[in-house]
Amino acid sequence: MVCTANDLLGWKDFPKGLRVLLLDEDINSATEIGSKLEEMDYVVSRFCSENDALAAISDESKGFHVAIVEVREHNKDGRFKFLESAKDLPTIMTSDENCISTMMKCIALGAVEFLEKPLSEDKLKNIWQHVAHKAFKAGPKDQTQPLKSENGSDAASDHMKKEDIEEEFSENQDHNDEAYIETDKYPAPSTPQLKQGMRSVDNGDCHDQDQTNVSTQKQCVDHDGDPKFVETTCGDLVVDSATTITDTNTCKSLEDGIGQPSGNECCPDLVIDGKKRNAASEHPNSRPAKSSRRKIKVDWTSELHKKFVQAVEQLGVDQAIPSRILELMHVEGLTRHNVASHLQKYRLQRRHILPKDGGRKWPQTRHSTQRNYYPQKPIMAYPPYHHPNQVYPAWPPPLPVPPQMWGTPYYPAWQSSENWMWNHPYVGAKAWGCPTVPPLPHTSFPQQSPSQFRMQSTQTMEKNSIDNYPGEEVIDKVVKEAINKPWLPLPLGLKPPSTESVISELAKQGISTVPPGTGTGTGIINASR
DNA sequence: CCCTAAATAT
DNA sequence: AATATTTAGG
Repeated sequence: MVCTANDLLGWKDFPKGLRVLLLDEDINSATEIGSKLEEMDYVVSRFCSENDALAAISDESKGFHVAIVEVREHNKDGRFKFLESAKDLPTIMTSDENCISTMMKCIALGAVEFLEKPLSEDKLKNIWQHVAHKAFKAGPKDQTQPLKSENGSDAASDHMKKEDIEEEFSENQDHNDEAYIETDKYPAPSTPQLKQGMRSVDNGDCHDQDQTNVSTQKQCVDHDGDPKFVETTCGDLVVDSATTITDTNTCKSLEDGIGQPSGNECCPDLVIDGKKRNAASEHPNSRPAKSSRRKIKVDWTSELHKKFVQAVEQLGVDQAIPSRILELMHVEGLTRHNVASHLQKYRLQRRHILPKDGGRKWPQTRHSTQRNYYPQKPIMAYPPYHHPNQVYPAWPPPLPVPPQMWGTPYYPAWQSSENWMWNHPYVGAKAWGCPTVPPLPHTSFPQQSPSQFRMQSTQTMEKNSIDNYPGEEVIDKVVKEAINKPWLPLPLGLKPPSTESVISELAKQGISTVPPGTGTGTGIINASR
């Protein structure tokens, strides 16, 4: 749609309520961008597929003011088509590929701007300028409006809306802006659409408006009602049972400092999966929006959870605190609260799962800095229950599947199995509360590399029967060996400390530089924020 | 900040 | 019903 100068003049709180069409195949990026936009009170409609987007813009009722469209080598043709079809819609192209010719062509086809990803809030904040620009160019009169008329008639829907609006209204009062005196929170430029597109930020982008595309196809459960969930995003990808993690693109493999080969002997396959499941919107810095609404729910996918667990283990369960975990996770958008909350649940689970401290104590190993949130002394120990066919229940509680199913992903059916790499009997880290250590050595573990258990050959093993934990001497021995032969993998499932932790530790000790060649070639990872 | 527990929200 | 976020209190 095209705004006119008059529209803008009558638009209180402009650019709040600006309706943005977001077309991005990358679910992560779409989520991120969408969240940011929403934080600034823009109304976002997300699309993953061109066709959906095209259908949407042809539906006048949507009344988009501006579009943000991702373009990449493989989809550029479609995107060009989009540009041609959306002449009236100020369209901003974006990409993480830097192809000048593509950019050029986009501009030639009428794109108003080309922004390189990632799109910062600053970049996004000002997209309204294109709307204004167009409006002023269009002049004061509102000729342009081909305004939808098809459904503009229903007075019924009018009432419905009203309800919504009132709800919003009351909500607003709670949170902020007494400015919004009346229900016309976001007086949209042109009346007719007003009813249609008039969605509050809170109610999110989709809801009733996206009906056409998204919800129609996949009866995604509460789709229309839940635009906020991270993965609800696009109609194409999101397929209930399919999995939420449809890993569309791979653009972001950055920020994987953690993916270290470290202690991942248990799950080699997904070690590197750089997939960053970015979650919510939260942006600590610059938050113009008062975030009234409840925070967007973080979807703790296996990926995310894996990072979480890795971080926790890296820190050591006893030292794992939200802020540190957050740092190690390197997940943009995730907040300390998110982590804290997750941690809380995680601990709770562990508590349930390993409730038997059974009077067993670990006096000597207990460090003063340790906390005792954990019922069990972990590190060197083998799990009390190690039978491959019944280890600890996984956190996401097992589905009602037959016992033989153990080892298959126990995640809610809608999660694809590849996401939960609990396919290994000892995938401790992946399961809630499961120890990182594999069961006894003599139990066979096909996937396991022989070198992983060099300790097994030593006397350590004998001592470690089902519920025998290594004695102090053994521990000493292990530690000594680890120190003397740093090139060997750490025994008993231990992991080397993270680069960050080492560096920060060194820093604490006044050592700020590390001589080259000492590392494993990993290189320094960017510091936390 | 951190931790829990309990209340809410989705 | 399960899982996340908020809130409140220490």
